[in-house]
Amino acid sequence: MNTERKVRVRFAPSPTGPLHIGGVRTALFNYLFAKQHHGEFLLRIEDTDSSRFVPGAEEYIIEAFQWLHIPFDEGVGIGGPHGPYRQSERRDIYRQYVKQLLDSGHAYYAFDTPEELDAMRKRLEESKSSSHQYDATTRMQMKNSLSLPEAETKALLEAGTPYVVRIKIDPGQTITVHDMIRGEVTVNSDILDDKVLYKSADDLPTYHLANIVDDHLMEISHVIRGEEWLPSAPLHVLLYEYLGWKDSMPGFAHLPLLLKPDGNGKLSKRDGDRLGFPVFPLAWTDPKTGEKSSGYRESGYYPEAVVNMLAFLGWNPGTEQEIFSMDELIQAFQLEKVSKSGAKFNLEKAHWFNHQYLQKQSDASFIEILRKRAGEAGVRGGLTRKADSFSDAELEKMVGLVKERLTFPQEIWDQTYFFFNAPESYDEKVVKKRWTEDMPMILRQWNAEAEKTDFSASVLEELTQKMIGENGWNAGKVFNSMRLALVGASLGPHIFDIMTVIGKEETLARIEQACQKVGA
RNA sequence: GGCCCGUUCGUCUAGUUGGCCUAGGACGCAAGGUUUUCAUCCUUGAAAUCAGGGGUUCGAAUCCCCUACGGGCUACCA
Repeated sequence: MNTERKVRVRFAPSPTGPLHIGGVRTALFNYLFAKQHHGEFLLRIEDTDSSRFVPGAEEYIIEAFQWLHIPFDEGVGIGGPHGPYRQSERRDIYRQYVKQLLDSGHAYYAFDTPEELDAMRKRLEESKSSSHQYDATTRMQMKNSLSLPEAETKALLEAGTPYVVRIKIDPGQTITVHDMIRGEVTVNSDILDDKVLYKSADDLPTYHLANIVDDHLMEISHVIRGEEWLPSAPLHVLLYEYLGWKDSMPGFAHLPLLLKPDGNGKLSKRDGDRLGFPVFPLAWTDPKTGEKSSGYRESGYYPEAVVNMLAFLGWNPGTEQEIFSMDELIQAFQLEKVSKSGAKFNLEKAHWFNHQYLQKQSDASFIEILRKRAGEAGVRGGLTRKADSFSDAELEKMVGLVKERLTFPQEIWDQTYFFFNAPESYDEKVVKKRWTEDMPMILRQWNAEAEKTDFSASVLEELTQKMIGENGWNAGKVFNSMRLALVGASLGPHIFDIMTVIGKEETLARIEQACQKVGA
């Protein structure tokens, strides 16, 4: 683990479905670490469990990172000098290392059927035996190349009997894992079991072997992964040792888990559905069940906001800055500053991050979505202004008036619909509180005067104040009744801003309409 | 059950070489202000006896031990 080594890290998901947001954070931390050290970031697909393969998952993963602007330097979809990067295409490579382990006595063949294994576990659990696993204390009672006569093993192999290759853990060893986040973690090899490294049925290794072989061959310098892997880290250290690669073993860092917002435990897909927030970067439809899951992208989150939010789940720069661009994150990120305890996902904070990033967007960037939403929502009959009757400049002005209220871009319609549609009904409470009998008279008088102006916000404001003063009207009632006439409810930007956007004709018409509909 | 990891405001966390911590920031919450609407925004505030208990020390959130609680792992899954 010399520090001179070129930094090369990998993200190695299994294509078993959509990528969980926790996985995204793991990838992000890998990426930040790599880029800070001017290193490389690889994508490797760990599809050694053919039974769990889900079509489309790999494409989903690649698309998710494209959306998030987290590019890979090497790997599936990109290529590179250490390919193939899909483990199912690396069978030939793994075979030779299985053989090496077998030849050096660090592994052995096992022929136990699933039923026999179940029976063993049951037996051991019932007995007072301290060990409940396939290990040094039990392997001689099982059906394997250690317990069977050599000739019988050979015969079984020649007969094509399905088998697995298990690692032969030497008991009584102290194994130390140097974790960059947690420090030294030491365990005794007695607690490790003889894990399956290879299964003949599909001619593939299990995760443990494939992982070590690939990391070695792909010259991975640091393994940054979730905490759920910490218990198997000693096994991996042992594997590096048994394969003779101890000197080039990568550094390890085990990230704290992402926890569900309520209660405890790992954040899962179910929690998202239950609490109403996405657990996946992109929406996903399960190809088998047809079940749909929401995604951050489709929910209106900005990728920069998701990245920023995720970076702050389990990490903190130690300063008071919270809004970070990707480049700033790369500069500031420190693996040593990653916290050790799990982080609960906080939806409110996620919203806040999105709100911050939305404010940075240009007003013009909302014009398209506004036209689209206005078109979809339809424009009602009567007094209206169709979306295409507004110029881009007018729509941009409209956006400028309401942007600060938005957390998600799609909310823009809720804040602008009244520009397009005259009210069809008027909020009863406001009518009762503000609309006095003389209001139609007052507003018609105002209409007559306003018609003569250039209808700029400042002129309208001045005119209104002047009329209120001269006639002794109740300012609050007049202003709020005007709003009622324009919007139909007690919401929206300043009324004179609304008037200038919808224009003189529409404004006067809406006010006249309210005088008729609400009456005296 | 066994093994491993963890434990500072409701939440994310600062605090890392013990003293400047009467524990700081952010989200959320409350109040006030701005906005003659609503929201935004601004200000202020409540909010952690640093899981509990023992040590070590002149002095501990920071070091050690024990306990409790939480989590992870314990598959021919990753």
